[in-house]
Amino acid sequence: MAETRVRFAPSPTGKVHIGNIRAAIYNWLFARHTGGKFLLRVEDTDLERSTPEAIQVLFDCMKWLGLDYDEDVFYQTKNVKRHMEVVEQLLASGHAYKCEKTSRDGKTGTVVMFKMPKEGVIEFDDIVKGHMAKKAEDVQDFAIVRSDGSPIFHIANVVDDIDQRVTHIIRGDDHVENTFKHICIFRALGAPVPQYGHLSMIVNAQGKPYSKRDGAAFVGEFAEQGYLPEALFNYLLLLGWNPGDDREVLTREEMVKLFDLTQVHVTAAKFDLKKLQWMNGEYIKRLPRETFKSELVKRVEESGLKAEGVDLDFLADQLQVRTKFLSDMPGNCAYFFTDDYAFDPKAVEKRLKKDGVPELLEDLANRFEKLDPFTVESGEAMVKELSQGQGMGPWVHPIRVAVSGRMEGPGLFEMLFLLGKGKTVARLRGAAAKLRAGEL
RNA sequence: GGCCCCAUCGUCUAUCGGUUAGGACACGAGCUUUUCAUGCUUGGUAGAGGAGUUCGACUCUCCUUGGGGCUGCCA
Repeated sequence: MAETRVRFAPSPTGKVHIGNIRAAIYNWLFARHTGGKFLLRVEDTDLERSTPEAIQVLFDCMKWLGLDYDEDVFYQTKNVKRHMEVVEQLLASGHAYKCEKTSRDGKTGTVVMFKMPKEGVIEFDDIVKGHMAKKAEDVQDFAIVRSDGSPIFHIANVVDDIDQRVTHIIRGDDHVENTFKHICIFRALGAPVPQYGHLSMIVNAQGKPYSKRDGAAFVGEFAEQGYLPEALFNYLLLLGWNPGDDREVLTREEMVKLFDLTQVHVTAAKFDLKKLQWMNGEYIKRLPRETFKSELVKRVEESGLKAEGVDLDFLADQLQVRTKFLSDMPGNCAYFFTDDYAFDPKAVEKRLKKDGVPELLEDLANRFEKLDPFTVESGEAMVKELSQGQGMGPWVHPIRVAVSGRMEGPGLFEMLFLLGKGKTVARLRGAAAKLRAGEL
């Protein structure tokens, strides 16, 4: 079998929709699985929207997701001459004709129409949807050149696919009806008809195409919200395909090895943000600690704080299992790097606004001050003794809020150890003072 | 309206004529525990409806219902 050649052919609009990028993912996987070529074609005929910036957004998305492509990028606008040559050819062979037409918006002019066969059945075997058939009489002739002389999608798309020697067209379900038309163009041109595979749409809870009204719908938004590209990639892949067993979190190598277009689902899939979030957590947990640590450092420093003064390796260990989004940092750990940390009002209300708490905190400050050595174990032993086996809650909760301002975080004694004796004692006293002064 | 396609837990799905219909997310309970997580154990929830074919249908066929796509001088 000849080398497979597939393409991702988006029109750059400045944003890349998740449904679109899923098509890119499936194309990429198909190419890598079959050892073929994955081509990128930029359908930039809409000059208004296809700005250099919009095209750059597209490149950035693909790079972010690790969708590397083969050969040079193919720009549709650079092939317009060819499109028009082919139109002349179709006109000459009688497969197309000129026609006066009035468009929806009331403009009248001469367009070139493609002449559909009037009888017979157009059929093809879709790799994902199976056998598809349609009576030729049910497909109308359609315009391929506008009255201003510019080629229309149908002809440009087919000619480009011929020129790029595309063997398999893997695209969205919304193109199914076009396929019956395009097949006729290929035939009229005497070109081999590629294999088709139409992917179902990603829909919202109501079953309608997933749009920005339903939440993040563009790749860039997921990146901004702290999703890992690997998690988005994996999740999108699972929306319509599975390896045939219970594995869900797959390495890129496994995906390439196992991906099978014929097993892709025909039905539309609802986008489930909760599962994506879970997937993201899975990928964060699997991150090498060094990688997680450098993300931690990067995000802390970007927030204007210095990532120093604590054992970063130990902190990274503590944080990694409880971080769902990298963007949760440094918000969830800033108190390690500044003494000017914020107090969560709800935490203060629940844990500190009680009689005797300032006294308790001061007493604890004194006890921690004398603690030597100051370790996770010694701190815990000390509080355990105070609690006399009745549960450490009454001590642990106020301490946590006093030194971090929050109700959640690493294990308390790990937290205190990371802060060190000096800060622990100072913060306990500081919180007590603020309470007495009514500042909290 | 016409044409095309689809239909298993709330969601993503396994099953490709014979299963106590399995897994994951979400949700509930429990264990661990100083919080939040993680981890482990555990619970409930599914074949749209109706005809066939068959010894036997979630699985094959047809109808109904429901959903989606297309029906542009957009792509």
